Amino acid sequence: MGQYKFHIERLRSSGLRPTKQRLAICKVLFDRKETFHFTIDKLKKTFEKGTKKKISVATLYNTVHAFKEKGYLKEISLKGNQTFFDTNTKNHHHFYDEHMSQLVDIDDKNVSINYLPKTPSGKKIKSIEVLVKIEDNN
Amino acid sequence: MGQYKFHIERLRSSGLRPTKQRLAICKVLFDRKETFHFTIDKLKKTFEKGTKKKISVATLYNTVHAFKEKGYLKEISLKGNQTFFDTNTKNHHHFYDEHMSQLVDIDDKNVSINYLPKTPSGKKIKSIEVLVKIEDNN
DNA sequence: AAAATAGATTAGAATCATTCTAATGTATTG
DNA sequence: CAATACATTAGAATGATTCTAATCTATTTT
Repeated sequence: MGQYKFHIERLRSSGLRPTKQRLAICKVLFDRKETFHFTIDKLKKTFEKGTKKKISVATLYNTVHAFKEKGYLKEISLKGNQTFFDTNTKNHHHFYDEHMSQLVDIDDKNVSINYLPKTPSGKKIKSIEVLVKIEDNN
Repeated sequence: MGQYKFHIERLRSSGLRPTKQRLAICKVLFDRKETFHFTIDKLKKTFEKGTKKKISVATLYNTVHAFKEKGYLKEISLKGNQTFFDTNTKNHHHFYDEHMSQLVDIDDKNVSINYLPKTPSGKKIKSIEVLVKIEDNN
């Protein structure tokens, strides 16, 4: 092991200690080309399969939430009983196939909303998320 | 009791038996002027407070899901560990104050989306949901 | 119209997702 | 190189949701 440089740096610079659990999780989440959409359960299964040393689910929760606080991950608004996270932290939207529990990113630039009613008084807009639910043709 | 006519009719016409549990739930959910946004827990508390005869949480789940299947309720796509339901079943969108767990409907007519990327191949659009997250000013 | 059968409904118990907290680890200070 | 303070981990507790055996209701049979 030695190619964790980037992850170690990033963790340190945001005040998180680069423990072996966190580095293992970083590797799974961020060392990939494509955006990764996952649930804690999916992440857990990855560790179970890989015969990687056991990590407690509680640690997966702690770490994923810490990464979210630090802005490495985004939580996605979906119904259902599993919380989804996304390694794409830019403003963006999603296609979602409920049947497949499959998410596809939509770039922010590819969506435009040209009318919205006025925001309730005393409040301001924090973010706008568009979810396009899709299903099989015919 | 005698003004359950409408609920009894509707339940019967969609193949659900008008049991006393279901009628009590209908009363809470539908006998009101405004759209009602709720979680199972909120519904449960309503029954606890009202000293209404006890209904098992499992029955609240069964009933709410049955009502959703029949189109009396809509499930709302939100993150968080409680599932929200809405008595407004028309196509519409939401303002959501995460801090307050407070939802406000936005009429479909008041939102327009004028560009979206092409749908993934083999799939078609089922619905489009816009969630506008809001927070306190300043 | 009572008994038998089939199917729907209810709700306690089981399961699964998430959070809490006591135990452990790591950095810092004297 | 202890001692202290704080961060991290993970088993246990909690809370949300689902499962399924028991109960209820409608329908059929006699």
